[in-house]
Amino acid sequence: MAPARRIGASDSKTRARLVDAAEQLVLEEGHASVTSRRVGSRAGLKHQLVHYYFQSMDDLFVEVFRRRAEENLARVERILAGEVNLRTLWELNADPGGTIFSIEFVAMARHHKGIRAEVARYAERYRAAQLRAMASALETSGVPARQLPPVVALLLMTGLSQVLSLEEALGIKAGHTETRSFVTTLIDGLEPDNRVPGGGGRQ
Amino acid sequence: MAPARRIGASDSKTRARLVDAAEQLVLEEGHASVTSRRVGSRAGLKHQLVHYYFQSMDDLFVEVFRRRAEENLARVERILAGEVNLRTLWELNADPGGTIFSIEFVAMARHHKGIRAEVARYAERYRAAQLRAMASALETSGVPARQLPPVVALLLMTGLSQVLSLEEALGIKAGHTETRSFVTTLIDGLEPDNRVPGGGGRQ
DNA sequence: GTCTATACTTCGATAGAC
DNA sequence: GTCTATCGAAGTATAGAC
Repeated sequence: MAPARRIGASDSKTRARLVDAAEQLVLEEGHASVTSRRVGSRAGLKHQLVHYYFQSMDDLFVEVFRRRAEENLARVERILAGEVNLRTLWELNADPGGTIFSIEFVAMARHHKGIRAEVARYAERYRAAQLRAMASALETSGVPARQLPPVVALLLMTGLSQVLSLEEALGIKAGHTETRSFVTTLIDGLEPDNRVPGGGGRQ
Repeated sequence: MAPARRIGASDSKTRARLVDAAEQLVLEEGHASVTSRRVGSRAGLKHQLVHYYFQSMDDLFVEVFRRRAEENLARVERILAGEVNLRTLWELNADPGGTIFSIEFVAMARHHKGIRAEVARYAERYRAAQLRAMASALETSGVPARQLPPVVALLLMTGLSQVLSLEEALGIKAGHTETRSFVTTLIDGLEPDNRVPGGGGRQ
């Protein structure tokens, strides 16, 4: 066994600052230009501290992903615990920061086993949470599962939402307005009112 | 004016080998690990030749993208010039290599102006080519544009196709079989036969 | 058109003092 | 926990001989 170098505690405040800095850099400049030196500099710390708190840059990236994934999952589950309808589901995927994050980490996932495992695990959990909501929303709207299985509806919605965000990030916008209003109209037809008439007290 | 360094002819065979090598590396290892040294080595050439044929690495990437984009556009237009139906359109987007290419260059496009312009231009042309085909296919199948505008159908199809390929590349497969067979069944319902009864001769 | 040689920068990571 | 110092590897790019 090699002596192994020292690694700082995972609840360190400095460590969290490094993760913050790395997250910002991934969003602003892309994962390819996130280096230990730039992370340190952005955090106002020496770059060697990155190596004190993380065995490797990969470990840092995993931490960046995991932290944000958990936060987002908590957010989604909190929202879906309340009113569950198609409108909410559609609006849920509109976060542009999420799109960029997804672009970066999916690209990384191809070549970093640790990242790939983390991304896959997150995607499955996110999908499962939405699936329950989608099944319930479709049932409420009177769309039978035989006509449109909830998984299919979810993948359609996810795909559409992603392609729109992604293209908008690149400045492509042909057909977007028409498509967004088509979806909105469709949902309005199925859910004439946002509120369940005599429904849940929440909020 | 600086004397500017010499740049090789764009019809050089050596140059093409470098572009080949770069393309392979992007596909296999991702754009972040494509360096002039690795490109040279993969092509069996000195790495300095990369700088002889390209002003910068960015220029090389632009060339890789452009070449493949033109090839694919030609392929798509050739296919869509023949039979135009929903089945063909759906199968068109099933190329997994295309998905990986898209992941890599979309990620690059965020930070390289040259790449972004190229990607946007390509996406618009690709969209336009498919849109004509989609409008025609929907009309043939008796789906009125007021019920489902061709652009919307195209974005739905593109989004679904991309999300499926992308997730499969990461090993996520929940709901995929069900979704694919749903699409196939839907198309079969609209297009009972692959061939147009007395239709066009073009193979 | 291809070669050798090289300048200059930046990277990840480690050792050891404080 | 943070510092200074440093290693070795790899990157882009250029100059100039052949």
